[in-house]
Amino acid sequence: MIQRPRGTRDFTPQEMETRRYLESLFRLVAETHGFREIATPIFEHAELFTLKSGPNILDEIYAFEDKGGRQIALRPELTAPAMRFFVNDLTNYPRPLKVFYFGQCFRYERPQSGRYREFFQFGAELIGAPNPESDAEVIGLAAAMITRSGLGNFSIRVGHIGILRSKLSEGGVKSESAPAILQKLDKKVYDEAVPLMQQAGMSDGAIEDVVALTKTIGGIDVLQSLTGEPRDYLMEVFQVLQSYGLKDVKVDLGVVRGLDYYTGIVFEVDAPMLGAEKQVCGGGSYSLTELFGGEKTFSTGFAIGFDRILLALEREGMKAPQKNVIAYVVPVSETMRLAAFKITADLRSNGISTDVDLMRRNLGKNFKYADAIGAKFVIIVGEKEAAQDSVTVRDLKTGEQRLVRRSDLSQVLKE
RNA sequence: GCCGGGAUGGGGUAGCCUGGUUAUCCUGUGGGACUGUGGAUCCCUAGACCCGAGUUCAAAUCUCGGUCCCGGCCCCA
Repeated sequence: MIQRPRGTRDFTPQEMETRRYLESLFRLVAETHGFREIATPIFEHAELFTLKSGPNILDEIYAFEDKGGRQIALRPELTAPAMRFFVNDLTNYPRPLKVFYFGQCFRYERPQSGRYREFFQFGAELIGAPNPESDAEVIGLAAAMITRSGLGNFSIRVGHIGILRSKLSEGGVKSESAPAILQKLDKKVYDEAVPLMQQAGMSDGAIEDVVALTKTIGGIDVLQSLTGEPRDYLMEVFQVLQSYGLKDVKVDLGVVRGLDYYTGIVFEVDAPMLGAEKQVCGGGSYSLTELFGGEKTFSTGFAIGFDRILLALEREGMKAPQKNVIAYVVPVSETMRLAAFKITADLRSNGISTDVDLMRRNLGKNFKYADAIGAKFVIIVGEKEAAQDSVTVRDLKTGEQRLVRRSDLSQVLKE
C-alpha cells in the first residue's frame, strides 16, 4: 500500500460536495462585491517568496531545484504570486483592481489540527487605492464571505500598524529594531518585548503606553482617547464599515505584524472553537510591488483559511446539500435492459441527473441501491408499462407511484 | 525541530497490561431468502493486526527503529 504523504488529504465524494459548495458560495460573494477571479501557477521561482518573507522561509516551504537548475518553490501563499502577476501584466487595468483567487498552497510544517502541508486558501486583493473606504471594502468582503458560509461564532478584529509604529519611533526606536519588537508584541510575549524596547532606548513610561495600546480592544469608542493620523484613518475605516452595516467588527490595536511591507490597517478573524489554530483569516494593507520590480502600489488584501472555515463549520454541525441523482432507472427484466438505457440517455440529455442499473440486479436489490444513493425517483421499465409506451415512476420518499408516458417523463421529473 | 497520546477488515471497535487453537462485535460491500417494488429481518460470502528488525519454542500482544495520524509547543508569510 502506498500511503498519502504526510500532511496531505484525500477527499471523499461527500467531502468534495461540501468543499465545492463552500467554494461556490465564496466565489458568489466575491463576485457580488465586484471582485474577479485570477489564477497563478502552483509553483514559482523560490525567489518570489524569499523576496517577500526573507531567506529563512526556505526552511518552511517546499523548495527544490528543477532539471534545468532553477530554484523552484511550491507556493506557500497566494499574495506574492498575485502581486507578481499584477506587476508583470496587470498594471494597466483600471484602478482599483479587485481580484480574488482560490487554490492550494504548500508549507513544510508539522501538521496538526487545522494545519496541513497541502491546504487551501481563498483570498482577495484590492490593488491601487490606499483609502479607508478601500480597506473597509476588503474587510467587508471578508466579513460577508465568512458570514455567508454560515459560521456562527467568529470575531473580526481590526487594528492599524501605524499607531504602534509611531509610538515606537516617538519613543526613540530606530526603524530597523521595530520589526523584532512588533513581532513580540503581536504574540503578546511582553517579557521579551519589554527588554527589547528598553534596549532600543525607550523610557519606562513610553513602554507602558505601548503595552497598554496592544491591549486596547473593543468598540469604536476605544479610539476616542487617542490622537494621530493612523487613529483618524482607523476611525474612518470604521465609519465606512458601519455604513456597510457591519457592526460586529472590533477594534484591536494588538493586531500587529512584524513584517515591513504592512503599511496600515491589519485585521484577523478567529473562530474560537478551533483551539490552537483558530485564526481563519488574516489581512491588511501593504505594498509589495516595489519588491517585485514594479512601481510602489498600495494594496489591501486577505487570505481565508478554507480548510479551517470548513473545520469550524463542521464543528458547528453544518451540512452542505448533497448532490444525489434525481432518477434511477431499473429494467424489470433482461428484455427491458436496452429500453432502460434509452430512457436513461433521454433523461440525461434533458438535464436530469440519472443513474441506471449496471449490476443486473433484481428489482428488490435495485430499490435498496436507489435508496442508498439517495435517488429521488425510481423509474421502473417493465413489459406491462411498455405495452402502453409508459414507465412507472415511484417517489422514494413518499412511496407514491404512477404510470407516466415515456414522452412525458422528462417533464414530469422536472416538476 | 520539540513534548505527549495513538495506529486491528472500507468506517467504528474487542483483544495488548498478564505472549499460546480458527482475532471479537457493530456497520458498510457483494450475493441469497425475494425471477415486478426499497428503508425491516434472516442466511451466506469477501475483507484487518502500519512497516522493518529483535527477544522467544511461539508476537496483534514485549523491545528497538521507521512511517503516518491526533493534541500541544516552535513557526505562522
